[in-house]
Formats: sequence, C-alpha cells, structure tokens
Amino acid sequence: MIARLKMRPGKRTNDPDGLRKRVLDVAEASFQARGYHASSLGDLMAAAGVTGGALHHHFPTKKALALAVIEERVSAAVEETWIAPVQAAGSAREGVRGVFEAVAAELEQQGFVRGCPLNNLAHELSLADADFRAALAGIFSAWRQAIADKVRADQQAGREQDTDPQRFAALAVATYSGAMSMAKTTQDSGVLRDCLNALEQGASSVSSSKGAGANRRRRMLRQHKAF
Amino acid sequence: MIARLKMRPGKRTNDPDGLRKRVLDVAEASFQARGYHASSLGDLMAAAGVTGGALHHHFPTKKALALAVIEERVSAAVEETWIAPVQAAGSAREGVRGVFEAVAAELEQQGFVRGCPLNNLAHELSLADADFRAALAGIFSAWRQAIADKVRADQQAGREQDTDPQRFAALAVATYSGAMSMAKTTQDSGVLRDCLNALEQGASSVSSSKGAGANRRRRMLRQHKAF
DNA sequence: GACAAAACAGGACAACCGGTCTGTTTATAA
DNA sequence: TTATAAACAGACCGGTTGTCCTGTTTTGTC
Repeated sequence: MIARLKMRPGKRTNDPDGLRKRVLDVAEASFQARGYHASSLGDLMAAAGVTGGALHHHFPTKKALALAVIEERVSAAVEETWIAPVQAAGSAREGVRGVFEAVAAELEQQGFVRGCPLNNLAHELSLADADFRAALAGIFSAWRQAIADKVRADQQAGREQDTDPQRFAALAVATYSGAMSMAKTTQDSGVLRDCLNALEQGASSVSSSKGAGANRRRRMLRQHKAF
Repeated sequence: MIARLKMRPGKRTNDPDGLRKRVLDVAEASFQARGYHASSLGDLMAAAGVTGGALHHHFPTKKALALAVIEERVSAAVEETWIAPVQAAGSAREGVRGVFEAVAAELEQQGFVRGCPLNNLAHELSLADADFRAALAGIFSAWRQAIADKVRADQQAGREQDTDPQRFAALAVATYSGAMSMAKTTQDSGVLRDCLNALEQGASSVSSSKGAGANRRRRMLRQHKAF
C-alpha cells in the first residue's frame, strides 16, 4: 500500500501546562460525575483530546492522576466554597449560613445535584488506598480547622463564649456533607435549607413553630446529564 | 491423560435460599469495603464458594445483585440501626442521641470505620443509574420519615412544640451521614461525639464552655483490613 | 417411575482496562 | 548549529471484566 503522507504537515505545538490542565479538567468532571473506578483512561483521553503517550507523560498512573485531582482541584474547591467565605464573613455562624445559602441557591438554579466534590471522592477512595485517604483527610482537617479558627476569633471579640470551636466546626462540616449527600441521592436541594433552618432553630426565637412549614420550599430537580 | 473421576461422587444438595444468602452476605461486605465497581463478580464467586452458573441463576446481572443488596441489606441496616431504636425511644431527641452514642461506642471498640452502609453506596451509585438512585432515595426517605413521625408523636404528647419535624429529621440524618463520612475518611470516630455534643449544646446549660475540651476524647483508630 | 422445572456446573468469549514500549517531534541551552 | 531533554504520538499487550451458553444434576409433582 502507498505510504501515507505522514499526517497533516501542520506543526505540533507543545503546551505541557495547557495539556495538563485539560486532562485535570476532564478527570475532575468525570470522577465527580461517574466516580473514579467508573472512569476509564480511554474515555478521559478521548474527552481531553490527548493521546496515551501524553497522558502517561504527565500522569504515570491513574492513581497519580486522581491524587492530582484531589490535591489540586478538590482542595481548591473546598478552599473557594468554604474556607475563604467563612474567613471573610463577619462571624463563624454567619459564614456557615452564607455558604449553605449560596450553595442551596446555586443548586436550585443549576437544576441538579452533583454532590460535594470532597465527599464524592472520599467515600469511594478513602478505604481503597492509604495515599488517597491521607490526602482526603487532610482536606477535611483544613476545612474544620478554618471554621474552628473563625469561632476562636469570634471568642476573642467577646462573642460565642458558650460555643466549643471544634464541636461547632464538626457539626457544620458534618451537616453540610450529609445534606449534600441526601440532596445528591434524592436530587432535591431542599434538604440543605431544612438543615440550615434546623441548625439555627436552637438559637432563634420561639417563632419557629408558628408557620414553620409555610415558607419551606421543596422542589424536585430535573434530571441532569452526567459529564 | 487419564480420565478424571468425575469429581467426588458426593451428591450435590440444592440450597437456593442458603446460596442466595451467602452471595448477598459476600456482596454486601465487598460493596461496603471496596465499593460496587471495585468488586468483581469473580471475587464474589470465590468468596462465596459459588460458581458462575449459580450466581447468574439467582442474579442475572451485577446490577440486579447490587439492587438486591440495597433493597434487602442496606434497607434492613437502616431499619435496625436507626428506625427501630428511634421508634422505641422515649422521645425523638433521646432516640437520636441513643443511636449516635451506640454507633460511636461500636466504632470505638471495632477499631475502624467502614462508614454508613447507605451513604457508601449512595455516593457511588446514585448518579450512575436511575434504579439505584430510586432505591437509595427511598431508604433515605423512610429514615427521615421515621424520625419526623417520632417528633410528631412527641408533639401530640405536649413536647417539642417549637421543633419542626421535617427539619429536625433532616438535621439528624444529615449530621449523622456527614459525621460518618468524616469518621470513615479520617478513621477517627471522635467526630461522632463532637457532632452529638454540638447538637445538644443549644438546648443544654451554659456549662458547655467550662471544661468543654477536657472530657472530649479523641482517638485515632488502627488500620482495618478491608473485607 | 416419568416428567418438567428449578438449581447448579463450568467453560467460552468479546470487550475493555491500565500500563508499557518504541519512536518521533518540539523546545531549550550551549 | 548541535546536543540534550522534555513533550507527545500511537501501537501493543497481558490480564480482567461481566455476561452468555450448553450441559448436568437435583427437586417437586403427577
């Protein structure tokens, strides 16, 4: 057969950073939507427009790729969604409420719930591999630490004297994680507002029993298309 | 080569129910420890001592097996761990506290955290398949419903007038789910007690700030062997 | 005992997976 | 330019996966 014309003579352009970013983008999205084990490298390569050689050059193994997603993307997502807003808020309590409301609003207009990026990967990978677990546990730790530190700052300003920083942080993170878990499974983001309201009920006035069910909104979200 | 003696002439004994139970036992354990996608039917067959033909006879596909695990085992676990104890408790609040403490105590003596059976599968499967999600969402719903019903029973007895049943139930389930998620990732069950204490802090006396950190126990759990 | 259906055995198979390998092209520095 | 390493291409491979298929054995029923 006739020798093929060596492809298009169009020159190749090396862009290691861009290629790496493209792979991470695709891997992050697929790991969140389908999970780690259900995402094949072949699919990722096709979606990112990357060959096997290039992928292997940047990420020698699938585990290395997932570790990079956790350390660079999941960590950044928690930092951006939770840590920075809480630090910038007027108080720890206001910060937590703000994040709950912001995420709830985002989910309501998005129309579907992908779940919490950290918890999604944590459930699938934390028991499977020690390196995965260490990376994921570190993000959880930083998350809780940021909230606890904010409580301590409040206390130094004379507020929240009866609040235990560690416990408050644990409760905030756990409630959010669990609410997102339920929201993802039921595809109903209303549980986020339910949890937020229930959290604030203890410190609020006694008006919670009157008309409590009136302003509670509940909405089923439309089916999303994965990935 | 010499013709093999057709195995041991020991008669075979059909035991469809027993075999099905064995497969479900192994599948439940493996799905919890390794996850659905990471569990191969070959491993399950070997662990259960079952041939491919027998497995296929009872569960035509892997999905059918997982669905059976969810509907028969995960559902029963939630019923046993949460619904029945809450219904038997003196009040919804006592019931929730009792379950938190019972699970915390169990984890502390077990030495490792496998996580919540429902949440473990929910995270991996709820976005992957509509049937999975429906089954898992139903369990979440029954869970919340049982707690909310208990609050309503309390209210008919003149208690918890300021508590919204739905919100209280959502908060309890979310906090537990999230706490178990964190405990699984960090392999530290202390977060369960942190969350429980924080939940009850709102209704407790002001003694929480004094010596709050003294009696809080925190322990790292030893590595577990999966499966 | 005869018969049918359920229960089980065990091999076969095609598709797919992750990783490796060799070779070529591009960028960098001397 | 030339040497050198990084960046990328693309085929290849051994192993595994879930499922299917044919055949045999057991069980229940008349």
